[in-house]
Amino acid sequence: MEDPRSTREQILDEARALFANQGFEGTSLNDIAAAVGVKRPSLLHYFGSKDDIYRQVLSEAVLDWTERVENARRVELNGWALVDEVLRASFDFFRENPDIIRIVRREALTEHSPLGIDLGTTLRPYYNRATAFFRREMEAGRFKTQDPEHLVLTGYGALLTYFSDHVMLRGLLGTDPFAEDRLEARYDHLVTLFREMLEPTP
Amino acid sequence: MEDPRSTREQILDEARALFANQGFEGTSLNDIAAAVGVKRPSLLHYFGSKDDIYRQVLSEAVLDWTERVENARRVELNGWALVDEVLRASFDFFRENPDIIRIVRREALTEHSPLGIDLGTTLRPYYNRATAFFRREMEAGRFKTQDPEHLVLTGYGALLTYFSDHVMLRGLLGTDPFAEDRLEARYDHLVTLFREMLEPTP
DNA sequence: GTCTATACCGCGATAGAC
DNA sequence: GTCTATCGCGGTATAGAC
Repeated sequence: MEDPRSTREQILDEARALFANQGFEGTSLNDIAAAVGVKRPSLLHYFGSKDDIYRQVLSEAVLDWTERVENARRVELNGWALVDEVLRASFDFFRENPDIIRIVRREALTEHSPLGIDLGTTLRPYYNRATAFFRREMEAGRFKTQDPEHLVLTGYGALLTYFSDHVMLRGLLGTDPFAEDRLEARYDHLVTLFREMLEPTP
Repeated sequence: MEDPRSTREQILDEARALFANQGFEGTSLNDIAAAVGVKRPSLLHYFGSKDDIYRQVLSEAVLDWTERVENARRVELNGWALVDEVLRASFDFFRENPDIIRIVRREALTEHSPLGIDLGTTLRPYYNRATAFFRREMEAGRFKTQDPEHLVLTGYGALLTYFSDHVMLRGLLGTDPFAEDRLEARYDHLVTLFREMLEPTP
């Protein structure tokens, strides 16, 4: 009957789910406390404030994601294999962490995040490395020439949107977009997308 | 010195901008009133409640968008021309109404919108018509065979994301993603995307 | 480590003067 | 049509008992 997670972990877990679905302003400490099953003031024993909880959730999320991508990149692979590896790693991370995706998306929408996390600047090194990779492969003739920056942005949008907008997608498709076969079809499509954009036609 | 817009219009305009940037919960009537230059109770002379203002903004937005797409579709065109026309119409509408895009995106993220607008169900007829169109063209051999549903979703994500996430993109790119030449490059890329996915290779 | 009690503020909304 | 004044609610945060 006991939850093996510490209270602190439970708070972060429930807060993550609520922030994802209702946003920061739409989530009250009461909501989080009720989800955990404790009284509201107890939350503030573990964290200094609501902002504090949010920052913790977000930085943890960004850390998990970058770590995953770094691991995928460590493997020394040629052009196609690297694309496959990073795409697979990202896709798997997204499907395992749908809440994080929606939190990040909300951050991307807001002009001046009251919490002072500049997502664009944080992700910029990864973006630059990705575009540099595609540019290099294109110049070497292993990939067809496309605009590498827009290619990365399109991949980002095509991947992120499927997971972030799944609430709307369920209404749009009439079925659960996170069903196993649906997810596989989505992944196959993304692979096809990059193949069609990049595979040289002899 | 006089603003030609009626107070009512001004309220809707300012509310739209604020809802886009801060979300519904993140925007107070005080914020809107200050932006318009009136006192808070004056807002409620024109609208019954904050919910009322939001609903007005959103339904107006959806109406504008569907009207634009319908106009583009009215032209009787063959496969490629229709794709070009709808893509162009959507792109132009998005660039002219970046606030609406972010409001819609926020709706797509939220499980139970407190305002009872089910975006997925609303857009479903358009989605079905789009996938049916691609399927027909593919079966007729005018387009290469792809998964028509995922193709539409990818187009939706690639198009919407560039406009909805422009705050983050500015940080990511280091320049203004809405600069004229940037927008043109984005549009060209989207055309290329559909060409590469659909153009039959003889 | 978790609770009760409480302080304090900003919010949406209403009533009524002008 | 716009204002001032005010209400009541729910929010975050703090202090202190157990």
